[in-house]
This record gives sequence, C-alpha cells and structure tokens, in this order.
Amino acid sequence: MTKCGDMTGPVTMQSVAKAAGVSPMTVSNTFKYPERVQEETRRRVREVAAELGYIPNHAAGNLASGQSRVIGAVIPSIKNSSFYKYVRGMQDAAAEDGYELVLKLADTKRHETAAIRTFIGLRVAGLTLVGKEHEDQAVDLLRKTGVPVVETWVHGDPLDMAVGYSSAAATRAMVDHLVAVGCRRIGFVGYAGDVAGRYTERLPAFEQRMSEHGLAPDLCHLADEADGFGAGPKALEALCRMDMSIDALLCPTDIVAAGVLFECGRRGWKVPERLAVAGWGDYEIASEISPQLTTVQPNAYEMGRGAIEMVIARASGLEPEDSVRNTGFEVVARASTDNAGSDAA
Amino acid sequence: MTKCGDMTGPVTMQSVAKAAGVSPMTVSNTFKYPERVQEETRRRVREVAAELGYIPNHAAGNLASGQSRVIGAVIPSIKNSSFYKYVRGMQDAAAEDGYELVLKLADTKRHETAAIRTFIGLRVAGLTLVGKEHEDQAVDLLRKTGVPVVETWVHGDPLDMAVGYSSAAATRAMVDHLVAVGCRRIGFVGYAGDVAGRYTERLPAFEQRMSEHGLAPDLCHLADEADGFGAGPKALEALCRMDMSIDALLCPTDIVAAGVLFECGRRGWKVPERLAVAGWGDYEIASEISPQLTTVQPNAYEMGRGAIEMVIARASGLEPEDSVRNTGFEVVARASTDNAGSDAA
DNA sequence: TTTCCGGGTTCCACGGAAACG
DNA sequence: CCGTTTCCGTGGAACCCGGAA
Repeated sequence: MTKCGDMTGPVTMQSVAKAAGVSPMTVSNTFKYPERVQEETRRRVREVAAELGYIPNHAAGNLASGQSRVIGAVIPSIKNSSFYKYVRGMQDAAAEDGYELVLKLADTKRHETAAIRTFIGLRVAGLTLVGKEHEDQAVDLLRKTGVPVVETWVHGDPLDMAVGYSSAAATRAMVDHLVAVGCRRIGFVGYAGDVAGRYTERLPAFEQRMSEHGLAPDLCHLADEADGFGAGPKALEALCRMDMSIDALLCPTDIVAAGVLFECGRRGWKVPERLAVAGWGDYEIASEISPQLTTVQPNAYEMGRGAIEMVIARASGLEPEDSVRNTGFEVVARASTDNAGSDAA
Repeated sequence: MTKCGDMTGPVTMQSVAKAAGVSPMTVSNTFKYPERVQEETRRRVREVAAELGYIPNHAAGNLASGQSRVIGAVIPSIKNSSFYKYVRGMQDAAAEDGYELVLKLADTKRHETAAIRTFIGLRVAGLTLVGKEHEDQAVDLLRKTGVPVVETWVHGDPLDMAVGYSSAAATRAMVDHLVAVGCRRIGFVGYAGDVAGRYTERLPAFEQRMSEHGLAPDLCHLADEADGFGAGPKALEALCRMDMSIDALLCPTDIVAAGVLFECGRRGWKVPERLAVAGWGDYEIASEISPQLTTVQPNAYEMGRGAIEMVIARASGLEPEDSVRNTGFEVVARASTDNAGSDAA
C-alpha cells in the first residue's frame, strides 16, 4: 500500500523470502507444511506474504509435485436450474477436502471433448462429466491419460466411475404412477438433440412399461432441447394431431412440462382433469407453478457430492470400493396428476 | 491402444519427441508454431502425439512463457437462466481468440474472494466478475497482482474495466413505461441479500423517478434472493398489507415476477387489469408465461462478449481505449403491463 | 539443436540446542 | 564437565515440463 508494488514485478516465493528474511524453502514450508516451521517465523512469513499479495503459483506447484487440488466439472448447460443442486453438491464436497471446483460449459459433445482436453491440459486432479455418451476421441484421451473421471446422472457401465440413478427405472415408476391415477392414453415427450445421452433410456423403458400395462405406447414425440418452454406447446400439438383422446403427458424436463401447462391455460384445458402432466427434475418451478407439477426428484445434491468424493478417493490413490454409486430418485406426486382419471375413468 | 501405456508414465513432450524421432523443440513448435515445422514432420508428430494421448502441460507452458490462454469467470449463481446468454457470449468471444473460459460459482462475496484467489493461483490471463461490490481483501489482491479484470452487469466506476448497463436508467425507463400505461400506485420489489450489488441502484432511482412523476414511492419491499419464485407471493402480500390499491409491481427478476403472476392466478386477479407486473432480465420464462411479461432486456450476450474482448485486449498488452463499455438495455413491453390502466383510470 | 530458465516441491544436508552418559 | 547423540528448524540442489533465444 505504502509504495508502488508494480515496480517489483510479480510476487514470487523468493521475493516473499527476501522480504521476510528467510530462505525460499521456509516460505514454501510455511504454506505447505506449517507444522515444520516455528510459529514466530511462520507468522512473519504469513504477514509479509499477505502484505505483498502473494498467492502461490499453482502452475509451478502442479509442475513440481505432479499433483493438483483442482477438479474440473463439465456441465452441459446453465440454461435452467437443473444443475444447480448438483453443482452445489460438488462444490461443498470439494471444499470439505480442500479441493477447488472449476466448471466448463459444453453444450455439444464436441465441446465436451474440448473441455476435457482443457482440463487435462491443466492437469486437474480429476473430472466429472454428465451422461455416458462421449466422442470416441474423448474416451480415448481419458483412457490414455488415466485421469480419475466420474460420469454422473447415469447408472451403470462406467468409463471409470459413475454416480446417478436409472432413468429407465424412473420412467417406469412414472408410468406406473400415471396409470395408478387413472390415465390410459399416455403420451411421451423425449429430446431429439440428445446432448448428454441422459434421455436415451427413457423411450424404450416407456414403451416396455406401457406394454406391460396393456397400453399402447404409440403417442411419442421428440422435442428440440433448444426450445426450452416452447417445446411444450409444440409437443402437445404434435401429439394431439395423433390422438385427441390423449389424457397424460410425460415430459423430459419440468421446463417442457411448464410449457405444456402454459399451453393448457391458453387452450382452457383443465389440468389434470383434461390432461395430466408430469415433469422431470424437480426444478424450483415445479412446486411454484399452478397446478404444482408431479415430477421425478433425482437427488442432485447427493449426486454431486458423490461424484466429487469418488474423484478425490481415486486421486488420493485409494481405490473407492464402489466405482458405481446409485443415488436413487423419487416420484413426487403433485396436483398436475392428482386423481387425473377420477372423473374421466 | 496396442500396448499398455501406463508403464511409460505420464506422456511428455520428450516422450513424444523420442517416439516421433525428433527433438523436443520440434514437438513444441508443431503445436505452437506449426508453420515453422515441415508438413511431413508435423504430420508425424501430430500422429504420434494423438496415439500417445499427449496433451501439452498447461502448467509447464504457463510457467515457461509467463502467459496463459485461460480466462476465469466468477458467476454468482446458476439457479436460473439469468447468466446463460452472458456466459455464452463470454465463451464465444474467448473461443474466437483461442482462449479458454473456465467458471467458478460464488454465491457470496466471501466465496467470490476465494474464487478470485483460485484463479490468480492458476495465473489466468484475466478474469471477469459480476457486480461492483467486493470484499476489501479481493480488491487489494486484484490491485496488487494487476490481473486484467472486468466487472460486468454494472456501468461506470470500475476497479479496472467494466461493461454493462445502468440499472438506474433501466429502473427509470420502467417507471416511465408503467406510468405511460396508466399505473399510479406502483410497488417496488428489491433484493435484501444483495450478493453482487447489482440491485443497489434501483431503489433510489425508483424513488426519484416516482417523485418526478408526482407519485408516492412508498410501496417498497425487499425480498430474499434465496426465495426464488416464492419471493413473488411474499412481496405481493406485504405490499397489499400496505395499500390494497396497488396497481403495478416492479420486480427485481422475471422469476419473482413469474411468482407474482402465479399468485395472481391463485387470487383470481387479472393481469394487467387488476395489477400490472414487470420483470427484469428477459429470461426465457418471460415470453412463455401467460400473460407474457414486460421486462428489461439487458443484452447479456453482448455484455459477455465485451467482457472477454476487454480482458483479452489488456492481456495482450494493448490498452483498450474504453475501460468502461455500455451495452445498454431495452424495456420489452408485453401483455403483463399492456394498457394496464385503460379501464381503471 | 542446445541451453537455460521460470516458480515451487521433494529430498537431504546442515547446524544449533537440548539431553544424555 | 565435556563429548556425543538426538531432534528439529532451516537452507541448498536437483528437478518437474515446455518456451525463448
């Protein structure tokens, strides 16, 4: 503060050492192994470091030790709140073990590969991905470098490790719920531009379960992920053109479901009497919109925590006993499907 | 693929060089200055590098060159879509100039400081922050290290550089709009837990402009940012307790405004006849909800682009001629305020 | 192509102080 | 009492990988 620090160039360990009247080694120890340095010395070094605004150069440390306290997370989107709790979980778990979480957005698989490249270039301690579908190139890279990597929001068959829940099981549970409340002509909305492959299991699961209930799984529509809310009206229109007697809609996200609710409002359709609507993800809007949305609650916070715990375990050298972790899900029944078929059945 | 690569240890420039039968320098040049290397050699090096899964060690490069191609962005939240376009703009601008954008979430000022610390530790080329309020410690650090830093979503008075729009001007424009459509008892909703300081300018601007219109700026309520949609109903209730004749509501975000619309639906209030509602941010929901929301559109994409352009300009050594850039805003008038006072006035 | 260098870490050597025979 | 061992805080040298000359 007193004198212009710009003249001295970048603040390095050496400069701190000189200013504190100790050797560079002592500065290093002060930060990395405080117990090795006498309290008085340590205090002085810390003080000088703070005054100079010294921050250890992570790049140099990484290079010298071959270790890193940074974990990279690749996220498909921040367009809606779907990943909010997930990221919170990752942040919290990382912070507890003294790791840093940095994010990169990747809305296509090509960008995902680029993000993985960047993180590996940074020599992060490990990374988390969303979904199980990746470019061959990315898989190859991950295999060859051997970075700890966790695939999230999926269950089973991991590249390295995985944490999440079964979308197929959740789809079946949701079909069961809709059938239980009296729906028969149930429509399915999926995503066409399937960025992360988190949706691919759902359609087959839907078709199978519908058949097991003796119902026809013919009302299916693929929406465009980029449409957001707008996908709802489009899907509803497409499915109505197939069969006006449709009485329920299973949507890929709460956003699409909300779009459907808005459209029902415009059409004057009562929900759930005319059409039961189910979402997915338990976003905040699900419990705020009228009527409240029935949805799949995926335990995103726990998933995020689990992912980071697994990465750290592997980065620390100890093999985590479970390379696949199931964080489960829950069908949250709300007004949008409540007794849907009560007067129609 | 053919043989187990784990035996060879980490893949380095040397190992690639040896495998390709060239010197390490040639490998370096192949990636950094491809034109300096003959095509045939370059091709072979690239091939070997790909086969070995070699990725240049950014830490080493950073250390050797003192430069970085990574820019850090601190984002307050991904709870809703407010920063989606902003981040897209940053990503696109960074990619165009061969930079990488990495994100860190910081929902409090303390976390913001920690994030800044991490990024400086990584020796990023520069960083972007949201808002103009930071901990003293953070300001001190930024000053001392001299990293290029852009404050965004604000206008004027920067630490180093700034890009955004004037919330005060937008507030005045929105008040003018509400008055123009016939509203007189206009309520204001702000945020109490003001994380990034992006909201502080609004209340004074509201009070002043209302007075200039000869209207009483007495209907003000501070909501909790953590409440999301739920803040809408709470705010409406609080303001109605002050004065039931309230005829318009200016909300801090489209989320809060949507919450108000949901509540109006529950109360059977017509929007905008009984209550005109204005949001802020032009989130996707604003144009999807019924009625569509009047809102402030902040040119977030351009703001993101501008931020990165400024960071890169400074990181490249050339002083950007404008250290403060105004990306403006627009009041988007939609049904939620359309002719609000037409039958009431 | 060679050489050196960047900033920090690992490993080990050094030297003073206290404890012991 | 003095020499020796032990302990512990500190400092020195080699090295991590890639870039510049």
